Amino acid sequence: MRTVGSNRNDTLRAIRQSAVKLIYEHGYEAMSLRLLAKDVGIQAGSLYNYIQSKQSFLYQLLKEITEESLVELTARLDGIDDPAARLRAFIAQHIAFHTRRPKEVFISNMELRSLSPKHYKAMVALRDRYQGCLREIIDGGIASGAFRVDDPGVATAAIIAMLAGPSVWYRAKGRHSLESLTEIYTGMVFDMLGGTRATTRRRVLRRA
Amino acid sequence: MRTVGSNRNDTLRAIRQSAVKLIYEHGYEAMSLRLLAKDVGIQAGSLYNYIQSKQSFLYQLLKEITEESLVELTARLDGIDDPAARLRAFIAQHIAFHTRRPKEVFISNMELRSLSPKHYKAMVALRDRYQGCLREIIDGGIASGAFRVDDPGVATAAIIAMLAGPSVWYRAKGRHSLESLTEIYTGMVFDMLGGTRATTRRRVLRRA
DNA sequence: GGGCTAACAGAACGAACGTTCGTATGCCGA
DNA sequence: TCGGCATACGAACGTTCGTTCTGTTAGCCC
Repeated sequence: MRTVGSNRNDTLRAIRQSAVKLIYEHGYEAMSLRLLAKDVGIQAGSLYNYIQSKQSFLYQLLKEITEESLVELTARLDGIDDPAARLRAFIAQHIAFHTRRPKEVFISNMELRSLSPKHYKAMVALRDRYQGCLREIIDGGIASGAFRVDDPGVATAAIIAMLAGPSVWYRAKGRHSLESLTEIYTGMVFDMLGGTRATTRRRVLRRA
Repeated sequence: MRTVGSNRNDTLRAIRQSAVKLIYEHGYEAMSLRLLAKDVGIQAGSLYNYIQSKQSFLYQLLKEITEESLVELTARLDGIDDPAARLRAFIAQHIAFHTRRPKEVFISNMELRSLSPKHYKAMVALRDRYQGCLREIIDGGIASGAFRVDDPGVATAAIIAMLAGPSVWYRAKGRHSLESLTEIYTGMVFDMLGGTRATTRRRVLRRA
């Protein structure tokens, strides 16, 4: 039968939303389709009107999440040339996405292990494109003399890792607003990249 | 029955080792006891000579891992008073443990979700004790004028997060030795904490 | 308002799940 | 050499798994 008010787009969105929550809570392998269906409000068998298999569903989910973060990042960096300004934009975007979509970020990092080898490679390539944006910014800053680091690769990894932290513990009602948190992290990153913090607006303001 | 050469201590160690690997690969909920038993080389039912339940087994496993890291850290910091020296010791210890036991670290971070509320609280308390060590070092350095930060709490979280990175991608045969990697991270951390890098032995060597 | 299709219910499949239990065998002290 | 404890087997319990299939109803078009 067809239940009252049922609609393909709404159901699909509900499935994705519930899946993110349940994979976050139980892990992909341990998320049963019956639990997912119950959370959506349909029967388990009905999920197969929307997914081809549990396995391919995971890939589609992770792929869309990562692609969305990449699209947002690209849009935000567009038109900015100065390495320091690009870095500030990257930091703000990264923290914003990670605090806005913490569960999506979590499962994108954790459940790559559950993908087939082919899908795993595709996801790693996507992630590398994202991290490559930061790497290019750092390399650009080094070339222009704005940054100074021991090892650009390690610095890239370190910055990515530390900026991902707030996705775990940030709460909107917490001690810091998103803006002040971004400022604090921005200051630390610029310090890491060779003490160029003094040339930024922020340091000037603080010293005033 | 009793199989040839079977021994309680050896079997227990094998169970722990296999469990870490399988939880790392599949997640706790998705790791079946039959798969664990097969990896150890015994039957599923025989596991219950060593565990009380799958649930309590997870807690014991995570608890021992975290306690071990805490014991190692405490031993390494023992007798060191200077904040900068204590920080260097913390960084070296953290990176060393995280690269030596990457799977243990991974599951300790990821599978807290699968613990009962009581066990979850106990694990968070343990983790907070560990992170509290870094926090005290930073606070001590601020008090002595060695460090300068915008927010000690955020700085603590940022350092913990960025130092955990290598546990994911570090390979012993890779581009960096553990020592040089530790040096690079040490430099970045000291930069983050107010540009006191110039006062460290490392910076002096580099400038020479 | 009658037919068409999109959307879902619900039963069913064999396999696998955590856990219990009775039984059998290796090992060690006497 | 032999009794007893330590250690593991392997069958069994009821439940749940991913997936397929058939049937039935709601919403839309003419």
